[in-house]
Amino acid sequence: MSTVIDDELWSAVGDPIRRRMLDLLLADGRGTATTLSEQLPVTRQAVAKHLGVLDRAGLVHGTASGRERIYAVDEAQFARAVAQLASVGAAWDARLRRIRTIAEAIQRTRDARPPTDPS
Amino acid sequence: MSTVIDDELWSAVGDPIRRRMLDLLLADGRGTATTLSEQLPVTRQAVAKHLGVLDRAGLVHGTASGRERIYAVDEAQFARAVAQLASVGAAWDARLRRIRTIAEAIQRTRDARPPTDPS
DNA sequence: AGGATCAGCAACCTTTGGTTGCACATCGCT
DNA sequence: AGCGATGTGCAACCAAAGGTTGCTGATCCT
Repeated sequence: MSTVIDDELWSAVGDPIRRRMLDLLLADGRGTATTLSEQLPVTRQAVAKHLGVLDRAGLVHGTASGRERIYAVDEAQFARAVAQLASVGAAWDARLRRIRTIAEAIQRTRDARPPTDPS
Repeated sequence: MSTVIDDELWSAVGDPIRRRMLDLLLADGRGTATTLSEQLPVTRQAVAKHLGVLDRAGLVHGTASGRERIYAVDEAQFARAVAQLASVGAAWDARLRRIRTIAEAIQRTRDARPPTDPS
């Protein structure tokens, strides 16, 4: 159920700095490596590398404008990404629920049949 | 909204091998480093390290049994984790929806007021 | 007892996230 | 036009994480 494409997405979103970057870009609409780094605990260059990762994952898109490069969230791609993450979460949730159902069934069986006490 | 605890969770779940390990453990109920490595493209030692990460994150729990160490998903913790992931996803989703609403409002404004054509 | 199997180090390599330092382009102001 | 200020990109370097091989030690099984 998990594809190779998912891997790039999860690893992009798995980094705490990159998650905060996405939050900032969503809140402000856009940002540059410099403006983002001012609101983050890492240097401008680190942010630039992260922007590269997010760009390659398709989550953001950068546009050159004069001497600065402005990044913004690619809404369509990001929406697709959120949906994929949600679907994995839903799959796990379903799996958990199934396990619990089985556990309850076993419990009921155990209740119906008294324990084999070695007497 | 994102806490330090979340960071450990996301990075634990951000690794593709660790996600597949969780899938396998959920499917089979339990597993050892050896049995898991047989179903994964990495060595037993790599799997052991990943199990350590998942253990420290509280997602799985290992029990010594004879010469083998059996791991299983900690259902309660894992359920909590899935819920946290879902809540972040929901927050992003809400943010996206709000942005789209604003975009539509601007679009309506633009429709109502004809473009300022430089004639 | 003794071979087979499983886990746990330890050393080493590569990739990734992070830093500093520097060179280059663009903006803005006199 | 000239020049400092600002923003970017590239390279070298460092530390941590993911991965490997090799070995040792414990347990199982016949």
